[in-house]
Amino acid sequence: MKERSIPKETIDRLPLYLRCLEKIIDEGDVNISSGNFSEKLNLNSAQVRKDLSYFGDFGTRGVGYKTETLAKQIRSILHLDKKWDMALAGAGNIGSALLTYNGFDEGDFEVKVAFDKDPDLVGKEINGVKIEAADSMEKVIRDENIKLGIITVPADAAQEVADQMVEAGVEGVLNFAPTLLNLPKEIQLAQVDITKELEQLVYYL
Amino acid sequence: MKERSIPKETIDRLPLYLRCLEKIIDEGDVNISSGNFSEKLNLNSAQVRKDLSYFGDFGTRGVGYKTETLAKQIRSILHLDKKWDMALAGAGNIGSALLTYNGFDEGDFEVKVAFDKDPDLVGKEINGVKIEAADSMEKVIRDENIKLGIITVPADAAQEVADQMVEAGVEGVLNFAPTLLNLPKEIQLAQVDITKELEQLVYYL
DNA sequence: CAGTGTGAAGATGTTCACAGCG
DNA sequence: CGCTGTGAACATCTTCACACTG
Repeated sequence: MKERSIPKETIDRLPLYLRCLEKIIDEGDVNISSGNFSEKLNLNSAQVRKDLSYFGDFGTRGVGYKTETLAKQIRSILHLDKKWDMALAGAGNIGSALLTYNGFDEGDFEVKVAFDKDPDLVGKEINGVKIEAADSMEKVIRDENIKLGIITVPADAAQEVADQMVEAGVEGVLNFAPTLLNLPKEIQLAQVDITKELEQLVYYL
Repeated sequence: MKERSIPKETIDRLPLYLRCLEKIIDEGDVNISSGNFSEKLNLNSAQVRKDLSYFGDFGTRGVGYKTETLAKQIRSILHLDKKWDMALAGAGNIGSALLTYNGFDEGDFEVKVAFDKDPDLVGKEINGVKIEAADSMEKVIRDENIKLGIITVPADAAQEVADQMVEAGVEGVLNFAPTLLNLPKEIQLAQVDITKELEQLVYYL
């Protein structure tokens, strides 16, 4: 059943390794050791080695990892060797902030089209992304063959929107609405829950 | 050292229990069982019971948990029985989206003041929150006795802003910048990392 | 007798410690 | 000699299973 029993946590850390590597590469370093990584990311160096070794023997004993090569490997593992088109539902506060957010412009992810049910928003453009009518969503997603959906609608609409996205062929959903979505298990779900983060945070204060 | 060795994961789930409870209360139910919770939240019922039992014996055998009472208990455990004022640094895309976001208006959290170093933004108001000059941040946070900071500045400025916040007396930081912040260990940190979420998500596709 | 609370077993993740290679 | 890769020990979290009680 499992791909190869790679801990979820390892996958969690890969993006951090990648980000760290990209910085290091910018600084011109050719090699990086697990100890080096572990300092920058506040984790155990054995963890770094184990994480990386799940995917192959990338390192050279006595030396470390070649930064360029490792970055390429991690990008490939994470499926970042292609550009991902996304559809965004809900062009309200957070939705339009994401449309304006240029962190995506680095190339891996791009919001191709946005949807809203507010007629005043439909037809407008934000940061070059057209806002279309909510009821055209399924068709557009299908026609454009979009596989990633972002949900930034109010909580009470989130499940319905998610269902429509899945129906239209979306395989992964990033949900900002504070609701637990019920999706077919083959659909991947990531949740960003700001209130939850705050509530956890203050527990520890 | 540990408070009482309550799993982080348990704390992670408390906000979900709470949200679920509030829905149930709205629907008029007086009791809820662990099995009931487990269906709604997709987790094991023993987990629910164990999580709740870390904090006391809240349930009644044969019946379940009293919704109102349990909600109150959880709010108290999470320290949500007071209002938390927050300071927000960086009134750009995400920052202003958070200012406009009315999920906070439920009462537990409120952005009291925002800061930006762009002179064009300073002096403006977004959703009733004044934007002040970045260099007044330390003083204002200290004067207003604010204990929670939100960082929505670009990644390369995040560490500096975080340091200033800590210097000014902030005890918890919610960071939206895609950087690993280095903070004194007594300062609580929560991270919202949208790109990381997406990168993880597509790994599984 | 339905549903809690909880030891004990099981599963998952992390760290240690060291053999082995460049 | 330095650093990787990895079995084994350890730590943490989840699930099972059942005694117990309102």
